[in-house]
Amino acid sequence: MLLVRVAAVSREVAATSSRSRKKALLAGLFREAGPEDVPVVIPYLAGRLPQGRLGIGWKTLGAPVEPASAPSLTVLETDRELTALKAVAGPGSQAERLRLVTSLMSRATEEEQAFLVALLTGEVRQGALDAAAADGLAEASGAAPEDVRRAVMLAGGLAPVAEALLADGPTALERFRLTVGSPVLPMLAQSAPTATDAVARLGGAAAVEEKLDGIRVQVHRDGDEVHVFTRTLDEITDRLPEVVAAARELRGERLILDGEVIALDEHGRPRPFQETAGRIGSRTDVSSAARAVPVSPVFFDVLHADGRDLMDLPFAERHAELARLAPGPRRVRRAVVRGPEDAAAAEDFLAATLERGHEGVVVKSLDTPYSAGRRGAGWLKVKPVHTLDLVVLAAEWGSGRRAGKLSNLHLGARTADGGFAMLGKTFKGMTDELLRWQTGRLRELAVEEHSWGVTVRPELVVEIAYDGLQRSTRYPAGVTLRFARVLRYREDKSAAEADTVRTLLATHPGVTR
DNA sequence: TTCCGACAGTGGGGTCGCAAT
DNA sequence: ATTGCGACCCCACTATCGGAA
Repeated sequence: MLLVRVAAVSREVAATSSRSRKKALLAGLFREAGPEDVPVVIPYLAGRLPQGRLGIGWKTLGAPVEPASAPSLTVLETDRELTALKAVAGPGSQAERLRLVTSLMSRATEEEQAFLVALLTGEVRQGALDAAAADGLAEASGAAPEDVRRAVMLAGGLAPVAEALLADGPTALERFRLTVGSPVLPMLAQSAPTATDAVARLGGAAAVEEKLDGIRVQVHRDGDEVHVFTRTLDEITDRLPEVVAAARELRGERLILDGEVIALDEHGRPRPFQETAGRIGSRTDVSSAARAVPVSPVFFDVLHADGRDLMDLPFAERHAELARLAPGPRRVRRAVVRGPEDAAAAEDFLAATLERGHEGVVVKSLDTPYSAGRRGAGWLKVKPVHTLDLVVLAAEWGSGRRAGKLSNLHLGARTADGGFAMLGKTFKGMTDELLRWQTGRLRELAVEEHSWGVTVRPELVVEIAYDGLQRSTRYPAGVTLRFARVLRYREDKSAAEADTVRTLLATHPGVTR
């Protein structure tokens, strides 16, 4: 199959807003692909590379390359070139990689180049990724969409499922089972504003569990063999000897557990997220990193135990099994409430959890199965929200559907000398209407135009929600906001009434030390 | 007919490893 | 030794389609 077919279908998928049409287009190309093309075409149309990330971004791609006048590249040739590119490492590798990517681009037409750039940078924005590709695959193969999705979730990706389906038809899906050692996509949580709201939404009995601010892990144990995977199913076993040791202590030989890894201080209080993340990111000298920042696994779910698959059981039953397998300190703290009438108990538990220094709680229905790969309505996270009134210092032009709109705001707090210190940026929380309005308003306030956006007179006050303060080497106050988002503009306030760096630091003692 | 679940898009900061400077 | 880039951790929020109610 020629690459131009894939590029053309991607363009057509992007051009329609109808999901059923996107699905039909993807299915059409899957039918067209030969068995040897499938392992490449499937990930390409889901916006992924079969090789994973190649270490190539916008900067490496560099200057435009003169495109070929006629399409000739096949999907398989492209895949071979990219495999070769991935293998290049060591001194001089940057130049060699640029040479290889330039050579590939020179063989691609304009349309193919655009698709390749999107693929390499991970920005195939066609309004259809994994879920749409799975549905398209189901349509092309005659399998039930829910069966395909389940197989994809169990296989941890689309490619093996596509190959099996096209080789052996829908009955091949039965081969995809939960397997110790093979990661499955983790279940994710939705958000709720308060514990009371969360308990009310679930309606019935619920577990209120502490939410630890660390790294999500899925731990597989088969006897002495242990594997640890991240939320995106990358294997990080080698970086986490403490987790391997802890898994071997559990009271079960063949297990799949879901949990969080977090660095705790000598009093058992959580260390800042940045320290946990830095520790788990350290790959080159794990033993000294582990001495400096030891981490602990804390589990909250179990998917498999000694030959029994538990994912489809109600959470109450899975947790009973977890309690049998893991001792108290290896499990998240929790409280069980009977229902909405017990909301006060849920709020009390949240308050106590925050008092212990943790991030918040996850309120979980006791009835729901483990919805792997889904953001299930059975898990609701609740975290306290802080707010500030900050001043817009500048704004950046948006991209994609925000092209032509001033989108990303630079946010400042007042300083003692009467100026402003930038605390970070945000593009979140804006409706289309608000984007329109702020684009006009900020252009009125503009004092300088740049290629990236505008700097403005510091007059506009915006109310910002954020999750907390963290240390920063990038911003002048030495701190930045975590997960800042816009709540509303405060046209009733002048910049002189905005919050100050001083009061911000006082609100979060211990961040700067 | 209206409602709502699920997805995709739009980017944020930090930290690490690696190659280039 | 320092710098720049890319990968990958954490993530919030809105718009939209299409099936459910």
